[in-house]
Amino acid sequence: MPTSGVSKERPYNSESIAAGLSLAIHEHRLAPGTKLGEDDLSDIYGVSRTTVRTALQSLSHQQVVEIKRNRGAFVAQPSLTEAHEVFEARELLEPRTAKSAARNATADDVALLTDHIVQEHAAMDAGDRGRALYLSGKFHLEIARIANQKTIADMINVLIARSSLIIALYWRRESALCESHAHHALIKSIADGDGVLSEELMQSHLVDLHSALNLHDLPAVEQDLKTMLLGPAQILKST
Amino acid sequence: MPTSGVSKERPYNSESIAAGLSLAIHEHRLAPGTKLGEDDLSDIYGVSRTTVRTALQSLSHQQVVEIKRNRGAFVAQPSLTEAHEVFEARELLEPRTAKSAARNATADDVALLTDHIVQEHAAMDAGDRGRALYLSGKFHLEIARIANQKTIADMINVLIARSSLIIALYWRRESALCESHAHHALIKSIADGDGVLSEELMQSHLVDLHSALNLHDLPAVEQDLKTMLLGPAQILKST
DNA sequence: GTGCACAAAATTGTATACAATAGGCAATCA
DNA sequence: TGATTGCCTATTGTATACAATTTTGTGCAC
Repeated sequence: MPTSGVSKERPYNSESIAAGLSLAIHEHRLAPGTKLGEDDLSDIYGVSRTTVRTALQSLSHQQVVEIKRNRGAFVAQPSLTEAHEVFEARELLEPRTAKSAARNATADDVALLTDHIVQEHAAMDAGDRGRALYLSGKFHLEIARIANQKTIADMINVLIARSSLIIALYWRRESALCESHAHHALIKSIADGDGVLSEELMQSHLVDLHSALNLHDLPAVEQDLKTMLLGPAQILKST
Repeated sequence: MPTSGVSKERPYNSESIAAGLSLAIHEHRLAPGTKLGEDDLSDIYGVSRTTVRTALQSLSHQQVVEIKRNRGAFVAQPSLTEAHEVFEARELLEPRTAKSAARNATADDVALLTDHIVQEHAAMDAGDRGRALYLSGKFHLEIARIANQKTIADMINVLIARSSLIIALYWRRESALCESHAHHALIKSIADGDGVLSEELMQSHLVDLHSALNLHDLPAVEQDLKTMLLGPAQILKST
């Protein structure tokens, strides 16, 4: 019998486990670098290791989990380089997608986007920063869905998940509320069907996010220990 | 004992199996829709179903294999919509990536690209159309690598794999040699470090490929049967 | 006291056995 | 004759058992 199942008789499968882990990572309940032991997870969810492994492999393909051979699975820790790459990729994909979205959006779509913002504010007011961040990501994903580009939406989904990890590691700004304004402006331009403006707003929003990261002065956590302790100058001698 | 192992005592793992299947799909040795039974594959490679499953799941995340619950794995059959989406995504990603590549490329990089073309021609001369197609895809991937954008390169890699399936299903043009010229021109612009030209050439190359597909007059195989038999007008009545 | 080597424990990788589910086929009834 | 329903078979989904590998702890030699 499971020692500590999350829910008594709920039939968890690999998909729901992957979704649960993914959500926890999005919401910053699981920090980058956290070990995700197969035995631990199979106890928690009350399923076999096989099922857990399937879920972990799925997440590793989205690069939110890193599987090290014979070492196990860990919540990914994107490097500085990867952080830049992720936002550069988003800057290639999302502005043009926002443009398409503005040209496709129905009244229902706009209502849905607005609802996202409302929920995000509610989460923020409730002090649930993690959930607010998750909803903020969903907002971006929703735009790709409105643009009717499933393939691009899938890619953006992965990039958003990785962005959440990047934010956990490298976020600098204290107030995350600055985003709200950008999202509001985006909704308006989409509601107006102004594709060109939507594209511009999304572009500058992403640049804004990108520049709100500590991507220059902070060597993060996982830089080589040698570098952290001795400094770059010493390294040159030792090699 | 394995009834028909590909190689006598070779230790296949899930990665090499996934790579082998992926290559076979790239090279059009496996047609879209082909059933990939777990038992068959475990016999062929001489490993257990567990290992095969891992490989198939990996490929399904790249959307080159479709796993239907309790039905099994099949080589994916991208729909017309997906086909458009894949090329639209490539048109977002690759031109700007080519621009970066042109600004990063070393002499070695250019040599590598040239070598790709040489190999591609060799495969074509040997009548190995599938391999030529595979190498042609690798050429695009190499450009993303030169641009030093691993994240984008991964996404392009997936899109190229799906493109191969799309070409298998919807290719119209007889001579695929037209591509060679485009690739040659691209190499030259990259060697010259002309980012703007590289971006333009890549863009028009992709538009060219996109328009070389039978994406309009052919309703493919899998449109809803009802639509095919009754026509859209009848549908409105019946709902 | 330090460094290395060996051994034990823990964790993942792989194989096999069992359970569940979808599709096909035949029998039955209208 | 046609459709519908129930069973059957084939195939996948899940759990468990075993093997391999890495890590960590201990002891011995220097």
